[in-house]
Amino acid sequence: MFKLLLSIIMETITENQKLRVAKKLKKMFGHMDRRQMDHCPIRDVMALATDKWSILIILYLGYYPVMRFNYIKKRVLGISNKVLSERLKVLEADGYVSRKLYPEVPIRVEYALTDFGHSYLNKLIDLTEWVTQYSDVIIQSRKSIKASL
Amino acid sequence: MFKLLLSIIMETITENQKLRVAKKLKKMFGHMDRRQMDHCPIRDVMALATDKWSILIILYLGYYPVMRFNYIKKRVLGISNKVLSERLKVLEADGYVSRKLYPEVPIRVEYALTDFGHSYLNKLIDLTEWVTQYSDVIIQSRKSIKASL
DNA sequence: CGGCATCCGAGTAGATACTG
DNA sequence: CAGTATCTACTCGGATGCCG
Repeated sequence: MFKLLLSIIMETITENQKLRVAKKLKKMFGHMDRRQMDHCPIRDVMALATDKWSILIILYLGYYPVMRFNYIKKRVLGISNKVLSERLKVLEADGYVSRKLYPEVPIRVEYALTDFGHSYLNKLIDLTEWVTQYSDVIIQSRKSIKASL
Repeated sequence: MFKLLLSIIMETITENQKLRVAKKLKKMFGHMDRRQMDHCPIRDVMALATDKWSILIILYLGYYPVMRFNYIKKRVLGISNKVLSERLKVLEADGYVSRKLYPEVPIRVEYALTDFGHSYLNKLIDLTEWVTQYSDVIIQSRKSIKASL
């Protein structure tokens, strides 16, 4: 019944939109043969930047133009040193963030989004806007189903 | 140096765009207080539908309007029974896919995207288009950095 | 301050076998 | 056919301690 609610609340997806999507998918799937799917580049790239920590890190870096290690750690609640440094390394390797080291004493390191990172941030914000719009309904729906099990 | 390449190849992000993003972020962060971040709804919802299997499942369900269990399993290479049924259950619970059971012998179950799922698929396709556009460069960049370690 | 090395525990994925 | 059950293996996250 919550699914009913969902479809009522949300703007209706027109058949036209579905067709447009189908067309794009066809193009995508056409270019992807079966063997490629194994090491699917989409998934490969997505997986590195959509995990729960990276999303928050990138959003924060969009909000605060430059951040230092412990500053990020303070903002991103619950992240450990290890995971943070690991994530930052991956994000740097993939070109999302830049890392600038100032060899002072004590040492200072500043992280910032690259232009590429900003481009990604754009997409990410689209998604988060969509999510925040529906997250309440999703969570409600989730609970009601769990309760009925 | 690959980062240089990145910024040359990609369309440049204008300062205006950055400002627009900053504005949106400000709004977002304004609405999120610190305690909320703990069980951040954005992350919470995203995490369930952006993992490596769910993305493929949803893309395939967008391509083939209805699919049966073993059909999905054949398409989504490498997924196990357990993980597939688990993912489908989660996706159903969150309202992305519908599950229709036909009590025939042998039993038949058909999965399809809900309207909500299609709405998400839209966003997902935006992202995958962006990713495919840059994935080659990202992977190159990744390798060159790894090689230099 | 920034972050790497190490260890440990928990959760998760995968393979296989089995059932309504 | 559409899953569940069970077991194992392995990865991943968290805590701690150390170093430049």
